[in-house]
Amino acid sequence: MPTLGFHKHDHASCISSTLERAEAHCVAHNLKFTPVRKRTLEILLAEHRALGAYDLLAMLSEEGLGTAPPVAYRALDFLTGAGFAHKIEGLNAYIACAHLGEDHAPAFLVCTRCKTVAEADTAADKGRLGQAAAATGFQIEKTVIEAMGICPACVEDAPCA
Amino acid sequence: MPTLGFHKHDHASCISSTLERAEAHCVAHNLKFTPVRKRTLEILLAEHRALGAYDLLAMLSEEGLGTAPPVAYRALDFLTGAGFAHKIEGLNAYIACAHLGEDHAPAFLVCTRCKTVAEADTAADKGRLGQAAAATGFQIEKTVIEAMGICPACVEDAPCA
DNA sequence: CCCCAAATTGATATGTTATAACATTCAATC
DNA sequence: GATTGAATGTTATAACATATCAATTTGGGG
Repeated sequence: MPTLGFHKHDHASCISSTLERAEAHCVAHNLKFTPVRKRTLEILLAEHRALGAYDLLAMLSEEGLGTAPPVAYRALDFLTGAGFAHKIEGLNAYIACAHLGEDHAPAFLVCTRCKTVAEADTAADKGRLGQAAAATGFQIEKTVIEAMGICPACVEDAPCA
Repeated sequence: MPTLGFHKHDHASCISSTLERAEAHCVAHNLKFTPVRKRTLEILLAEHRALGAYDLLAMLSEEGLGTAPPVAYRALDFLTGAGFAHKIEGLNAYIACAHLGEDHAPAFLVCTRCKTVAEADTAADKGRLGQAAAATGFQIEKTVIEAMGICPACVEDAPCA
């Protein structure tokens, strides 16, 4: 079951294999996977949690990849447009896609304490909203499905919460 | 079926009856339904679409109810806390609750063109995210379920979109 | 009635997130 | 090697949200 992300995994290989798939996708679709874009995705993959645009910008600027907000927002626009990353609306933050390449309607379990995010692939969720939409003639362009809460690790750290 | 909001209804009576229910809820729970809070809810009910905090603030300040951002945000905090309004995360905007009094996990169909919002009451959506959460020990505190798209009226106005 | 404590409001300032606008550079194509 | 479209650099500002502290109101006990 590949839907959740709150368990351990081989992180280094998950990063490199995702980057490879992203690279391949760009070649196939004639997209330019420039240094800033690639590095931004790498950072998101390495952090494995939601990062704010300005957090990212700080890291990018430490590496000499640009200092002004548009640098980060442009990279994030590209990544989200290509499906390599998602925005977590409930946090105003961004995360690498965990199902890169699969056309999907993502759903997230978001830990508000540590900002770890698990991405579930729930076509059925879209289906239910889709039913309601179809009943009224509403045309869905994008779905935002997020559960905010406390992840297992944080629950253990502070059970009293 | 009361789940959707893209059809006509008796708007004046929907406003007044909702306000009455809100009033009753405040009495029952010892909450203070002060002028700013009440007026803010009235405005949200009358507009019947998502409004930004600063849009609201502009209206409130025209009526002498305060000029600084905290005025609007405090009123919105109260209303969302009491369950009288919801935040649409995908728009950074706020809307009156369409199911006031019922304990519910709201889901929204949001028109990105006219900002009209239909609120569906979908316990089942929460159930699906809930399954995923239960499987990993994630404790859900709040769900964000939003479909962004084009409402029937806007589709007719500009079918070419 | 007065005082206290708690909640609300008023006001200023600031923090955070995001985009507009325009100049410049780069890379592919012809 | 000129054209052109995409990407980047840069400045400024728009849009969204909160911290802080003082002033006021409100309700309950002495």
